[in-house]
Amino acid sequence: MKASDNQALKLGEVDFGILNELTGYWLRWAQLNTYKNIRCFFFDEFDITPGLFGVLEVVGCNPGLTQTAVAKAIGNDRSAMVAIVDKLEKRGLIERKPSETDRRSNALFLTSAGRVFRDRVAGRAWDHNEEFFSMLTAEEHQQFVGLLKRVALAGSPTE
Amino acid sequence: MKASDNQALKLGEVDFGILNELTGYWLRWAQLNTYKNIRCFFFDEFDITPGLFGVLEVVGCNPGLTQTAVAKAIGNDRSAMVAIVDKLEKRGLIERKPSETDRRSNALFLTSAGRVFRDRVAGRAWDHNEEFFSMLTAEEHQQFVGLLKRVALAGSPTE
DNA sequence: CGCTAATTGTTTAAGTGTGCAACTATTGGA
DNA sequence: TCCAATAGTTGCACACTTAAACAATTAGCG
Repeated sequence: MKASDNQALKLGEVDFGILNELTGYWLRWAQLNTYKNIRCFFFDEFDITPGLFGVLEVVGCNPGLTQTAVAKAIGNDRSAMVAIVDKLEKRGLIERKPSETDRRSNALFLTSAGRVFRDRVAGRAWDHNEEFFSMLTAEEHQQFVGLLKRVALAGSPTE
Repeated sequence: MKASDNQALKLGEVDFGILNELTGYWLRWAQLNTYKNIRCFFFDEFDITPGLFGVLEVVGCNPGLTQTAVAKAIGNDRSAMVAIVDKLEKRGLIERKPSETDRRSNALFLTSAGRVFRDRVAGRAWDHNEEFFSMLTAEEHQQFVGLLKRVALAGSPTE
C-alpha cells in the first residue's frame, strides 16, 4: 500500500463554487488526506488499522475496562466491539477475562505481547504525526490541534 | 433526524493515552462531529446528502462536465457517479445529455429546478456554516480554514 | 424475597461507501 | 486498418454503521 495513492486532484481546472467557502468541505478533505496517509503508515509498518490501535491504546491505559465501556469511549456501538476484540485477541494482543463482579461482562487487558506492540506502535505513531504535519510550523501545528479540539468537542455533553 | 444524537462521550473518565497527542485523532473527531451536524442539516432542510449537493454545485459551476470529470474533481471512482447522477436525475435536478463531441460520454447540466434548488441550499449552507463554527471567533475560523487547506492539499500533485 | 426492567455480549440483517475488475461502445493514434 | 485507451455501466468484495433481537445476568423496587 503506497501512501501516495492520491488520485490527481487537478484543482484549478474545476470551479468548486461555494464548496470552497464551506469549512466542512475543507475539514473533510483534510481528514481524508490525513487518514489515508496514517492508515498506510499503520498498515505498512504494523499491519494494523488506526481503529484497532485506538482500542489497544485505550485498553492499555485503562486495564479491566469492559467492551461496552470501550465502545462508548471511542464512539462505537458495542456490537462493533465484538469483531474488534476478536481480531486483537486472535493476534494475541488483548485478553478477555470474565469480570469478577459482573458475570455478564468481559474485562479487557493487554497481554505482555500487546504491551510491547503498543509501545512500539505508539513511539512510531508520534514520530509519524510530527513528520506528516511538517507542512505546518510547530506553532501552527499547536494552534491547529487547539482549534480541532474545540471543534471536536463542540456540542458534546462535557462542554 | 436530530442534530444532537451525540452518544455521550464521557471524556475525562477514560484515559486516551497517546491518542490525545495525535493530531489525526482530533482531526477525525472534529470531522465526525462536524459532518454529523452538517448531514442532519442537509437532510432535515433539503432531504439531500452533502455528497449529492457537492455534485450539484460542481455541475452547476461547470456545465457540460462529463461524469468522469466530476468524479475526478470530487475524488470518487467513476463507477460511484452512476448512482449519484441517477438519484439527482430522478429528482429532476440534473440532466444527462449525450456529448456532441464524444458519443461515449454524458455532458451534465442542472435543470432549471436544479438551479433553483442549488441556490436555495447554497444560501442556507453558508449561513449554517457560520452558525456551526460559532465556537470560534471570526479570526480563529479564518485561521482554521487556512490551516485545513494546507493539510488537505499537502502531498497533492498541485502542491 | 420475587418480579420486572435494564444491561452485557453476541449474532444477524440492512444500508452505505469504497475499490476493483470486467464489459460495451466509442474514440484516438500509429 | 488495427490496437490501445477511454466513458459509462454493472457486479462483486470489503469495511463500517445501525438497528433489532436474543440469552444470561444484574439491579431496582415493592
